[in-house]
Amino acid sequence: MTTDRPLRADAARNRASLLAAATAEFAERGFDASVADIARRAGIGKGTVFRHFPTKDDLLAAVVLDRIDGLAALARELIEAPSPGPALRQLMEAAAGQQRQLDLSFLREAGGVNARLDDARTDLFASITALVERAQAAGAIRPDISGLDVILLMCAPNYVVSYVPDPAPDLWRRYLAIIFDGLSPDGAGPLPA
Amino acid sequence: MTTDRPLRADAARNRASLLAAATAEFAERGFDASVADIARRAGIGKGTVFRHFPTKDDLLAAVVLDRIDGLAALARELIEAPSPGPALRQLMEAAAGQQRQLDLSFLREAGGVNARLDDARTDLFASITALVERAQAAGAIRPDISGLDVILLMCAPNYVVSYVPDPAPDLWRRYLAIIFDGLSPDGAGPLPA
DNA sequence: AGCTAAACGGACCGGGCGGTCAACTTGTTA
DNA sequence: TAACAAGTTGACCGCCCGGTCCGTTTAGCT
Repeated sequence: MTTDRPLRADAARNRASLLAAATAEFAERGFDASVADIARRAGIGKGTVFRHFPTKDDLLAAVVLDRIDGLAALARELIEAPSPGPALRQLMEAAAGQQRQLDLSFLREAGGVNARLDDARTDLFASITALVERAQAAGAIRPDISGLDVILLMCAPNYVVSYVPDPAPDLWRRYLAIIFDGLSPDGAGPLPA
Repeated sequence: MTTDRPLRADAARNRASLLAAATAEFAERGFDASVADIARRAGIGKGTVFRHFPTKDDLLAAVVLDRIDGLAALARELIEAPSPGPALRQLMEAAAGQQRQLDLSFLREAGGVNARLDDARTDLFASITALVERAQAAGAIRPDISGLDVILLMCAPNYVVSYVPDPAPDLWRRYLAIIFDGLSPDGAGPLPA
C-alpha cells in the first residue's frame, strides 16, 4: 500500500516541529485548537499540515499515539518491578503528570483512522492489567479492580485540576494520592457494578 | 433595573420547554450543542431562544443554576444530619448521579454574566465546607480535605464514565465508591499540596 | 370585538473553521 | 548543474455557528 520512501529532509524537520506545536497547542486549548494556530506555531503553512496528516483527527491521533507508546513502554518495564504496588502508582503518576488536557480522549474508538493507535491502546491495556494483577497478588490494592478502572482513574486528576483557577503545577498529585488510597484493599465493602 | 412584569402565558411555557431541551441537549452533547438544535428540540424558533437568554452562555448558566441550587439545598439540609460521614457521601452521590456531562464547568468564573450563579456557587461551597468539617469532626474523613476537594472529586465519576463505551447507567457509583474510600482517615501519609 | 404590546420565528449576517488546490520552491539524484 | 519529483504555501471554498432583525402572530385587557 504505502511505499515507504524516506522523507525529504525539510519535510522531516517540518513534521517534527508540527508534532511539537500540535502537542503544545492541544495541551493548552484542548481539541478545539485550530489547525491554523498549530501551523502558525510550528512556523509552517496550513496546507503543509494537511499534507502530513490528511485530517485534524489524524494529527491528534499522532500526538496521542506517542503519549500512549511512552506510557506502554513504561508499563512494560514496571511489570518486572520488585514491588508491584509502588510500580502501579508510578505508572499512574507518569500518566497524570505528563499529559495535560489530552485526557481520556484516546479511549474513543479510533474508528480505524489509525490502526497503530488501536494497537498501542491494546498494548497499554494489557500491560496495565498485568501490573494490576501483580499488585493484587501482592495485596497492594483491592482485588475487585480492573485495568480499565486504573486507566480511567489515572486520568481523573488532570481533569479535576483543569477546573481550578490557578492550579499549582503539581496539584494533580494531591488528587492522585486520594484516588490511589481509594484503591487500597482496606476499603469499605465491595465495589458496585 | 428590570421591571418585573409577569411573563405572558405562552412565553412562560416556551421558556420552560426551552430550559428542558437545553438541559437535555447539553447533557447529551456537551456545551457544543448548537442553539439551533436546542430550539428545534424545544419546538420553538431560534430567535425565541435569544429573546429569553441574550447569549448561549446565559442559557447554559440558567441550566447549571438550578442544578447548583438543588445541590445547595440538599447540602443545607444534610448539615443537620445525625451522621455526617454518610451525609457527605449522600451529597456526593446526588452530585454525581444527577448531572451528566455538565461536569465541573460551573466552576468557571461566570464573569458576572449571571450574578445569581456566583451566589449559588458560593452558597453551595459554604454548605459543603460545613459538611466536610462536621464529617472531619466525626472522624469520618481525613482532616486534610477541603470543600473544594470534595466539589472537584464528586464530579470526577461522571467524567470518567463518559469515556467508557457502553456504561451501565450507574457505573458512576463504582468510581464514587473508590474516591470516597480515598477520603477516609486511614489513608497513607499526608496529602501533597 | 378590537387594540396594543409582548412574543415569536426564520431569513439573514459576519466570522471562523476544516479542508482543497494550483502555482511556486527546494531537496535530491544522476 | 540540470531536471524532476517532493514539498510548501496561502488564497480560496463550503459549511456551520452564534447572534440580529423585522414582519407576523397572539395573549391579555377593556
